[in-house]
Amino acid sequence: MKPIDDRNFKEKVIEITFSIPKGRVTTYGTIATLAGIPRAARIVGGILNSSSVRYNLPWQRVLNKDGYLSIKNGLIDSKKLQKELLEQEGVEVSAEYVVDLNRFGWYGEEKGYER
DNA sequence: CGCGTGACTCAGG
DNA sequence: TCCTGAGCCACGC
Repeated sequence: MKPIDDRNFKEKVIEITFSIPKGRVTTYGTIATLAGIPRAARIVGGILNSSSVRYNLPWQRVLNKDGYLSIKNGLIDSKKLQKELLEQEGVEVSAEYVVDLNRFGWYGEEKGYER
């Protein structure tokens, strides 16, 4: 397997985010794990926060571990937008902004990461 | 170049 | 069962 460089963590996160299949979602923790730092879920959030727009990432497919859209909706209507985007892809989002990870969760299997 | 902060997670009370 | 605290470390100012 490929060695993990902290320097490339951001790059990994971006790559993985792009790798999320349409109609599926994943969690910050999963991305962090796939990127090589299991407990860097927060960092993933920070990266998406600053890079999602820049790199045009499908950040809407990234949720917290409970399947909840933990994005801050204070600055913009991101949460609402995220719900809309996910529904367009066929992902069911409840009125409480929660996705059933049991059905839509993706953990990098099809990508060959497998932890 | 140093410090504060966070779109998270887990463990303990 | 719900709430609180601490750990994680890259990014931005």
